[in-house]
Amino acid sequence: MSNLHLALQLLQQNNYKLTKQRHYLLEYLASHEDFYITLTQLDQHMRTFFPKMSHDTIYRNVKEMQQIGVLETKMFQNGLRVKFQCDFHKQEHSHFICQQCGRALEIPLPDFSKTHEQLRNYQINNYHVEIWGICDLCQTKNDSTTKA
Amino acid sequence: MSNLHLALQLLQQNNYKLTKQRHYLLEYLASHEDFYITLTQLDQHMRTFFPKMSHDTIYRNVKEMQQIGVLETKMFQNGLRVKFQCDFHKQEHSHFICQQCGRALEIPLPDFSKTHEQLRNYQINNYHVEIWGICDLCQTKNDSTTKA
DNA sequence: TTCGGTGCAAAGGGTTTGCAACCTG
DNA sequence: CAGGTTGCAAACCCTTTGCACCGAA
Repeated sequence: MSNLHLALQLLQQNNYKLTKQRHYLLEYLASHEDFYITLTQLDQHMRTFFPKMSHDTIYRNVKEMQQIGVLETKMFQNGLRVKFQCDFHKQEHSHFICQQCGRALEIPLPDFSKTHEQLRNYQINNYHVEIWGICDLCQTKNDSTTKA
Repeated sequence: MSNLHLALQLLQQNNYKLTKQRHYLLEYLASHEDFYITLTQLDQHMRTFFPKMSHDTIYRNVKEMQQIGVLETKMFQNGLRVKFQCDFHKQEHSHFICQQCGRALEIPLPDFSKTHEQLRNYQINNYHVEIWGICDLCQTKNDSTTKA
């Protein structure tokens, strides 16, 4: 069963109607599940392919679908981004984000044991970890173009 | 020599004029050096105390003073925030942010050695780590009020 | 005196709202 | 058929811009 299928099920379980618009949104995001994209990019993309789709449908649905865990939103250094939520039960994770192509890879949390010692009297609720750089694909791409 | 004083010196060294408005801004931020506040909050605060100060003076100066390292801006999960830069030569660090009072503590980065192994073929440029929770002060505050 | 800095007002851009029409279940 | 959902357009908010005036050096 595909991730998209699971997402649609989850919508139904939460009494969301399966409208064309929601289908389009999820299909697009599910087919780019490695990428966090900005709402503006998503908006522009959807409205290019479905010109009658309105801004608010896109913004509203992102917000709603994020609440039931179908989508994931995160504030990056350059603004809020959305991504299809592949693993519906995962909570905290860290990301490597490629500054060139925008790809976001999920990586395990770093070792916070020393941090915990330091924050002994603090209640920790969650983590947000971003590592920014250039991914393997972009590096080989860059190498081949500079050598040419 | 106070941090505020150092900041003013740094302005002069960079050929910035020491205007009233810049004084006000720095005084306020320096007196709250533990807190990252949003531009909107800063704007509202400044304009409450100095009604004739314009939005753009505030926004422009934050941007300029951040470039010379007097202020520090960071995009957190809940938006862009500013803070007085206490240590002018500081390196990267993580932040513990109190969800109740907004206080931001700087703590060393966690141990990324395992992460580095996994990202062997990736070029790492920088880290951004946020830990969210309740700080010690707020916890004791909460304890005393619930017990009362 | 000079030119960087400021205030004003208006524009800009992304996001949200109110409401009638629409369509899923 | 009913109520959730959508599209439209306008409102909204935060941020930026252009320009004449002000004031620090």
